[in-house]
Amino acid sequence: MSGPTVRVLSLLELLQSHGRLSGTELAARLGVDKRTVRRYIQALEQLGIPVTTEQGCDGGYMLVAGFKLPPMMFTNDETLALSLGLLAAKNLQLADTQAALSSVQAKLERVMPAKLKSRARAVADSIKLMLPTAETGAAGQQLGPLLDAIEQQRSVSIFYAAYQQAPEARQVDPYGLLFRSGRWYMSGYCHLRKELRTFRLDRLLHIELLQQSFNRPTQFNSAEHFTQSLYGMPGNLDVQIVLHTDKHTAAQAMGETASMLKPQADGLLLSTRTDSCYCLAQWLSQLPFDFSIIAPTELKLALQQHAERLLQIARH
Amino acid sequence: MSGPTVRVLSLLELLQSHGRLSGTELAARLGVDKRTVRRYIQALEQLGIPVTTEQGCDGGYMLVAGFKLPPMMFTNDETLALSLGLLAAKNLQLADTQAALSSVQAKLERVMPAKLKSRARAVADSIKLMLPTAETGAAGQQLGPLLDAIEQQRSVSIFYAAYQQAPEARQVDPYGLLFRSGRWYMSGYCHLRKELRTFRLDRLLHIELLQQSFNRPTQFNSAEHFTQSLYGMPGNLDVQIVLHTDKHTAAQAMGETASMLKPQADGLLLSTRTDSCYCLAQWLSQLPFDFSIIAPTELKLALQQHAERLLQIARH
DNA sequence: TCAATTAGGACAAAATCCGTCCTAGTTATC
DNA sequence: GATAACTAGGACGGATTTTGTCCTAATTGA
Repeated sequence: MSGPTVRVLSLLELLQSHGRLSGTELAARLGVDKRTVRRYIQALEQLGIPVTTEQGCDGGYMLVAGFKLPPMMFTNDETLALSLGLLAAKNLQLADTQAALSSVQAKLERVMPAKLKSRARAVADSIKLMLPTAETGAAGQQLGPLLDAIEQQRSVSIFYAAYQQAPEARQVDPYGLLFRSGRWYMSGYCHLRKELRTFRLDRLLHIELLQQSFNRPTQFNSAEHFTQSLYGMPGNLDVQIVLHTDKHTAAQAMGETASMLKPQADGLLLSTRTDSCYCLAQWLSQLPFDFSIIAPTELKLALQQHAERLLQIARH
Repeated sequence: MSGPTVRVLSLLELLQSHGRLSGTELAARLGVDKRTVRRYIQALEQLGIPVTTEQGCDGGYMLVAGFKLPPMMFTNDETLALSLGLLAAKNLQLADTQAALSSVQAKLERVMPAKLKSRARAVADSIKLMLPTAETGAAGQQLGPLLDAIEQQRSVSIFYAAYQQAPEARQVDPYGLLFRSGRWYMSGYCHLRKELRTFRLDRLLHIELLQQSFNRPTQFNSAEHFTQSLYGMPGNLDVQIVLHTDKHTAAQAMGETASMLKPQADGLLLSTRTDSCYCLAQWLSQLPFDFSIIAPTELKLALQQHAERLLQIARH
């Protein structure tokens, strides 16, 4: 009758029966060190059991009084929306562990009335979403720490391996995260380059939270963030293309990136950067409208090659 | 989420939320070996927690009813997953009303401790998902009724306007719903055509739940559903293309539709239907691998035209 | 009989747990 | 203000536990 599991559960029982106990007291009762009590409390928190702590002279630990998920009444629409959201997250593989999603679903279903529960089940069982899936990899792991940094407005030190380059240490003030066609990006102020930059999370070898905090520009939100993200994408070649179409069509074809398009006399100017002209050419080739490549010449060549390849296939 | 202590209690929670689970299932969910699950079960029994086990072919573990853990909250990971899900739903415009999503979020935040609440906020504020958005329109409205029909296994009577054709009344047994590149589809058994068919929800003019019920084929799930959905897409022209690549690359480029690709000597055979060769040609032109068009000839022409247009642009 | 499940022994490698020693915050009281 | 009593949590190393793998046995339904 020993082992940490037993003692953690005992701690839970102690907190349940006595309303409130100090760390020293708990340590004595469990026969372990105070330090270990703190570790047990952490374990309970990790399990999702809400323990409140009071600091200071007369501090101590207690279970959140009478807390429970009230038989939450979701409406039909809300259940649908919620279930669709979870389904989407699962399909996109947004969270690093599918386990977390299943467990959220189970917990929510537990507090739903039977009627809604069956509806939630119906959504999960009969709806299929075809979405671009995230690449599996380490990127998801880093979401948590980065989110912490953003939340607390603290700088991070990262090791970043840019395209075909050796990893380099940088200090970055993380402003926001972006998910785009299967990949996660972080955008923020790069202390090395002294400007707003965007980093691919899967090229991020190491993250470390620094003590140093920063102030996020107040007007840094969605639109701005967004445009800058694409401008600031690591890439070697500056690209300029004029799209001969209207904003609406362009936005639809490109996935709502219309904010970075500058209207011109003969269309919309798209300025960006790229690493690979060939990839970009492939992407351009599926646009349902005309466009003109202003720069670079390499892109024209890449597009020409691609088109010639397509011609061969068509004539085969 | 690490350490045996936490995992043993997680097992407890799993048993509490799902009524009954097999050892294999538990092992998978906890990310440990089956043997270890047995050890955990033993640990729980030693703790005085009554776990009933059923041996034999369809055996499994259950928690004796009445055992209650203190109210659970979401863990950090779960909050992240949940928030990402809601964000994804919002971005995809999956639900017809954004109002439902906001209200779900508000309700959930209300029962979260401050720590988790701020994390949920951070997700909502600082993360941006770039996803293909659903076309706004009536399609979302019909999701609810159709889901009801699927849940209750009742046939529906629909008015469907196929591509460039007059609306026609059909009776359909709805099996499942599919969301793909911005559009909703319903697949099910069409009483008119006497086969599995897929319908675009935005071409659905009217839905009426019928009293008549049906039995969904038992093995109708994901994969099958899926393949059939694409085969059965309304379209006039049969298309056959051989993709010269491996399954993995194909799946990535096409968005996990690999299940409908048949391996052949020189690649993967893609059979489908289309209404518009030109659209298909545009889509084909961005594939990062070679392919051969077997049929129809119109598609070859369309691809040729498209390639010539691209050449002009490249030489400009 | 077969397939799928639970039950549990043995063992070596791997991971953990835990006390000890720190320093840093927080808060009520003197 | 200073102080005392508390929580918060990093680092470390040795003792301990845990865990995967490989076994064999029992149970049960088809």
